[in-house]
Formats: sequence, C-alpha cells, structure tokens
Amino acid sequence: MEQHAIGTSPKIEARRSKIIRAAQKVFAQKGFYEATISDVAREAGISDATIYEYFTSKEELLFSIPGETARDALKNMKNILDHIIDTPNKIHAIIYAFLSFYRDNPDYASIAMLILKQNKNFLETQVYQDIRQLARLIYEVIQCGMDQGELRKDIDPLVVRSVILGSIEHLVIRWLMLGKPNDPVIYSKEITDIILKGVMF
Amino acid sequence: MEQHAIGTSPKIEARRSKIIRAAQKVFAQKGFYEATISDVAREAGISDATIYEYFTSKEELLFSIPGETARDALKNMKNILDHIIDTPNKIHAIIYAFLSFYRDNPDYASIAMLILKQNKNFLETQVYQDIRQLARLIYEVIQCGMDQGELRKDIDPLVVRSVILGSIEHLVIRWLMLGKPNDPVIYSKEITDIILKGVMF
Amino acid sequence: MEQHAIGTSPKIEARRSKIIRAAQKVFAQKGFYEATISDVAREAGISDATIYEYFTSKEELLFSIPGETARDALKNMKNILDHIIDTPNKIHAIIYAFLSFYRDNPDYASIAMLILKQNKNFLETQVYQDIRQLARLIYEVIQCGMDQGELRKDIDPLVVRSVILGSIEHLVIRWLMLGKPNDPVIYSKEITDIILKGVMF
Amino acid sequence: MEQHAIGTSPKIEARRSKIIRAAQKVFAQKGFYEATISDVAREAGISDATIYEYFTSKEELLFSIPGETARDALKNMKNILDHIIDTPNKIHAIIYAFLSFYRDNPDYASIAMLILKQNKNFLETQVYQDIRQLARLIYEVIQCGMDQGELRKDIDPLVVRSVILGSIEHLVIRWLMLGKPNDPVIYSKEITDIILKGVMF
DNA sequence: AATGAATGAGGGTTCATTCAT
DNA sequence: CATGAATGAACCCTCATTCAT
Repeated sequence: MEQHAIGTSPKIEARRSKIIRAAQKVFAQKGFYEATISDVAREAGISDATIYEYFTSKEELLFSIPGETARDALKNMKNILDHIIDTPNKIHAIIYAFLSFYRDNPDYASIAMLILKQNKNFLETQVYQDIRQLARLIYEVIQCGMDQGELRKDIDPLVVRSVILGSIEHLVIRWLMLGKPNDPVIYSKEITDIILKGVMF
Repeated sequence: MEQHAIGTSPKIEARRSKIIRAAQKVFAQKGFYEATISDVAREAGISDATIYEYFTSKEELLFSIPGETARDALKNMKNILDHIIDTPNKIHAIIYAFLSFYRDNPDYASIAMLILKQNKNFLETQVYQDIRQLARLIYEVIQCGMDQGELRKDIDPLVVRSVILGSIEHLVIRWLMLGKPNDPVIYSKEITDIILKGVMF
Repeated sequence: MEQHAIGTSPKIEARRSKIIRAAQKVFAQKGFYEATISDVAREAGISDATIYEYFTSKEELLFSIPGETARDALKNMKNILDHIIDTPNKIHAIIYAFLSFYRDNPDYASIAMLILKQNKNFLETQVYQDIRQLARLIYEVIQCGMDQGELRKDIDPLVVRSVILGSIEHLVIRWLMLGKPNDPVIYSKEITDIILKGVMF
Repeated sequence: MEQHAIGTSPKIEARRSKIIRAAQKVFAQKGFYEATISDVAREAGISDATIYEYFTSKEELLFSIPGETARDALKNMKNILDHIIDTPNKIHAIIYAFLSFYRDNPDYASIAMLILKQNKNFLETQVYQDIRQLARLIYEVIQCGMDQGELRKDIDPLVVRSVILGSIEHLVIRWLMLGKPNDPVIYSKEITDIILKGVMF
C-alpha cells in the first residue's frame, strides 16, 4: 500500500498537476495577462471553478508553475556537479544543463524568462528561494574554482555568474521570441569556451 | 524659422512627449498591465481621451516609448565608436554605454528589459528595427575585430554579442528588481575584462 | 421507551439541531447573504454537503431556524397567559415575555427582526403560521379585554397590537444594532405603563 | 444664467438622480441582494459601467438612496412642527407625516424599513446622521412637552419615541409585506389617540 | 449517512476605447 | 484640439448545489 502526504491523494495531485501543466502551456502561449482562467480551465478539461479549489488566485497558480520542476532541476544540477571534479567542466555542465533544460521545456522557459522574472511579488515566493539556491550553486562553483587555483583570483564570482546566466538567458529569450536558432544548445560549447577563456589564467 | 513635419507643431510634439514620459514613468512603476490609461493621463496632467488623440491604443503608446530615445542612443553609440579605433576599447565603450544609459534611465530600462522584451507584437514595430540596428552595430564591431586580427577567428560574433548583451541585461534586471548593486556601472570594467579575455588571443 | 417520528432518530435530530444552531449563530453574525453555507458547516463541524442532507437549500435552512423555538415560545406564552386573569397583567406579561426572550436569544432576535421579517418567501412558510398564531393570541387578549370591559371600546385591537409589537421590535432592533441599552427588558415596565394608560379608560 | 455647485451640472445631477430612482425601485422590488447592478442599469436605461461612474460600489449606491429625500423630510418635519404649538398636535403631526410619507413613497419605505435598517455599515454613513436628527427632533418634542407640563413627568422620552416610531414602522412593514391595509394612514388618528392617552395626564 | 470534489451560473467591477460637444 | 461622459466587453472569483463514493 502506498502512503501519501497528509491531505493529498494521487488523484488530487494528478489534477493539480494537470492544471499546472495547462497553465504552463496557456501562459506560455498567450502571456499571463492575455490568458484567462477560462483558457487554462479549457486546456485542463475542467471548469473554471475547479481551478480555484486548487489555487487561491490566478497569480498563485502562476507562482505554482515552477514548483517541483525547479526543485528537480536543482537536485539534478547538484547531482551532476557532484560527479564532476574540475571547475571548467562544471561550468560547461551548468551551461549545457540550463540550455538543454530550457530547450526541452520551452513553455517553462517562457514563463521563467518572460513572465516570472519581472514579477516583484514572485520574489517573495518560496519557489523563488529554490531558484535562488540554483544561482547560489553556480556562485559556489566559481568561488571554489578560484580557491582551488583553477580560475583567476581577480574576478568577482557574482559577475562571472551574471555573465554565465546572462548569456544563457539572452540566447534562450532570443530563441523563444524569434525561434532562432532551432536548437539553442548548439551554443553551449562556444559560450563555455569564451567564458572559460575569460576567467581562467 | 523652424520647420516642422506636416501636421505637427512644437506644441503638439511637446504634449506627445509629455504623454510618453508619463507613460514611461507609470508603466515602469506599475507594469504595463497593472497601469491604466487613467494613471498615465493623471501623471501627464491631461484627460484619458486626449491620449487617444496621440496614440491609437495603449499598446501603441507603449511601443512609442523607445522612439527617440532609442534613436538617440543609436546615434550616440555610433558617434562614440567612430572615435575609438581598437576593438577592445570599442567593446568596453559598448558595455559602459549600455550600463550607464540604463542606470541613468531606470524607467526606460524597466520598460525595455521587463516589458517590451517579452512582447511579440513589439517585434513588428519600427522602433524595434532601430533597436536591432544597435545590436547589429555590436555585431559589426566584433566581426570587424575578427577581420582585423584583434579577436580570435574561432568565435561566432552572434554568441559574443549575446554574451555581452546578456551579461549587461542580467545585471540591469537584477538591479531593477532587487536594487542591487546601487550602481550597475561598477561592473562594466570587470565584465569587459572577462569578455575580452574570452575573445582575444 | 421513547418514540420518534418515522424516519427520524435522536442522532439525526441532534445533528439537524446542531446545524440549525450553527446557522442561527452564523446568520445572526454575518447576515444571511454574507454568510455562506461553508461558514455554517464550519461552525457546525460538518461538511457543506451534509447540510444538504438535512435541508434542501440555504433558504430552507434559514426558514427552519424559528421552528421549535417559535413553537415553544407560543406554548410558553399560552401557558403564561392562562395563569393570568386580568388583561392589563396579560399585556404586561406579553411585553415582558417578548423582551426577555429576545434578550436571552439575541441570535434568534437578529434573525427574526433583521432577516426573516423582510423575506416575502417566509410568509408562505409553515413556521410563519406559528408566529402568526402568537400575534393572533395578542389580538385575542386585547379583544377579550375589550369584551370584558377592561379596555376602552373605541380601539382597534389590531392597532393596539401593532403598538405593542412595534414598540418591542423597535427597542430590540435598536438594541441589536447599537447595543443600547444593555438590557432592553428594563423598558418593559414603562412600555406597558404607556400602552395600558393608552388603552384603558 | 444658472449657477451650479462646483463639479456638478444639471445633466450629471439628473442622471445621478435617475440611477438612484432606478435603484430605489429595483432594490425595493427584489431586495438588495437579489437585485443586480444590471437590473438597476436596465431600469435606468444606461449601462452597468455608467453606474460606476457615479457610485463606487453597489453598497454606496444603496446608501445614496435616502440622500436628499431624508434631508427634505427632515426640513419638512421641522417646518411643520414650527407651525404647531401644543405637543399633542405635534405628536399627531409626526405620526401623520411619517405614515403619509411612507405611503406616498413605498419604494423608499421598503428600502428604509427592510434593507437599510439592518445594515451595520449604514450606521457609519452621513445620511444616517440626517435620519438620526429626525429621531432627535421627536425626542425634543416629547421632552419639551414634559417640560411644559403637557405630558406626564414620569415617562422616558426615549421610550415614548420608541413607541411612536415602533408603531409606525410595524404598521408600515405590515403594509409593505402583506399589502394590508390599503392605506396605512388611516391608522394615524388611532395610534395618536392611544399614545397621547398613554403619555398625558 | 457523510463527504470530498466538482461545477454552473452569475455577479460586481474594471478599463480601454469612443464620440459628441 | 481637448475632454467629459458613456459603455461594451471581459474577467476574476464566489458559492450554492450536486453526486459518486
């Protein structure tokens, strides 16, 4: 017999998940404000009212989209980095992981890059803390690389992280908005190359 | 005697400009969707209806915000680059110019980074073409640097540009959303440093 | 051995009663329209759906509140009046009984005075008939007093009853809405005094 | 040339007045909660949105109904009382004035007796203060009658007022709800008679 | 008998936009 | 030209009610 967390059941979780997936798709396609709860409900194959049984507001629904995905991504990233020893390879892994994750989850990418990033209320969310941890992880990789003499000492890890994440985000947004290139992952090698050259001796 | 385009007068232009400045301020503060035409009208000290004498829709008003500012920025950038010979200094000039421009025009930055960037309709705008020219300019600087042997040959100018713009944007958005650091320009030196090391021999 | 009406059991009755008491409290506090079935269910410690096992609609639940209370009050009033011979004392007893009953059942008073009294559907209810009987009782006391020469002959019992009930209701509503005076019963003596002087020779 | 209060015009006032009259009618007929803004708008021959140009909420619209009517009634009552010297006649005038006013304004009566009287928010309204003044006026008439030796000294003006208003209200509500009698004013003489006998020596 | 879950129906309110003046 | 005034069109959200379990 399976056990579930108190107050949840597989059925409930499944439906909640279905709503979130529907919201992800709809918000990604039409944007948060252009999309209506009815759109999401229709996509999920349920009624408007049902959405409010699971989420207290449209914004809460939006903020619930990253949820597990973000947690999973964090766990996955940690796992990968644990398997890599040297910093250059770690940086490449980060860049590759981000780019391929976004490519494989374009709706999620849309929402993360184009909707949530500019929402000030999101900053006070629990999920945002998870995402911050991911950022912190990158910071630590760089810091660690400096400590171990793999990277130059005269760099600011925060700036390096900004260069890494900024490059990724710029390319992903370009991909989302213009559809170019077909696969943003093709750039991961070169981005890594430039950045590594930039931060190594 | 000054000459004006047919159908315009300094008075008209002044009012149009007042509306745009009001919109810039209001949209930056509250966001495009949360802000209302009434908010903008109040800020401009005119009536709602008057706005529609100058702009056909709320979105057109939004798209009109970059307008001259973007054109001026493009001109200014061209002018600066014309005065610099070597590519490394040009790249630094670009980074510095962007960062300082955003710092000095935070409302414009908000709108460019957080609102327009995710609007697909904006892509079909004339103003967007001006902004693309700016991007093309950067591309050309890099291309030119490669041709002249200042930069490595094995880089993709598009990727380099993405690294440059992405880094800038990431830091500016961070500054806009979190208020940190006080002055994003402080990073221009280091960003340049990393990127230059990344793309030079 | 106790007997119950077919289809009911003490358990059922107890639960039904619990719901009614919860409804009384909630409706009195928040008003009928502001209160939700969920509020009532929460107060009763049961689920929303269960309420519909006992009552067909929110309004039927409202109309069920007087129920026994009204029947009991009628019985009680009858009993008291049976023990009093002269009309003046009967009138005083009526006024005192109403005021003290409302004071002791403020939630019931709220619902009777502020909610049910203005509901036209309530007029078609069985319970309303019980309440009308109470009114008829008062009418008869006055009529009887006239017949027996205790009260003036040139009065309309209906008007007298209106004066009696109107005075009571006005004071009770004032008490419910403004909280003044602390105890409305203090007025019973004086109301009686004025009315009796008004209707006796 | 006519002058109008700042910020108003006859047109605006006329429309505002039309909305209020429509609301009065609709709320009286269907009750406040059963009635919708659309109902009111339809009755007024305007759109829903227009109502919100004049009133900030449905409740504010409700609270605006007494407005001038209440002020006029107060003025009228004052005027009448000024023309009467002796207290008994004043009391009769009060009772007659109320009953005839309600009879002639049944929609207003409905709203005052059945809707507003039970609304706690209404107590914090400006209009409510006007209505309280009316009540105070009655209080003063009684007080004055006692001082001048026209009424017994052993009565509480507040109770007398409650008897007066309570009787009136009870009869008016009965009339509103049951439609009986055809004309509530017919009772004014007898109510006065009973109450006067009750409070005079 | 009790309820968790779902929903239809509707309602108040907002707001971009129009147009007569 | 500017605007006061009006509104159509939506949208988010609530809630009484139902029904399968």
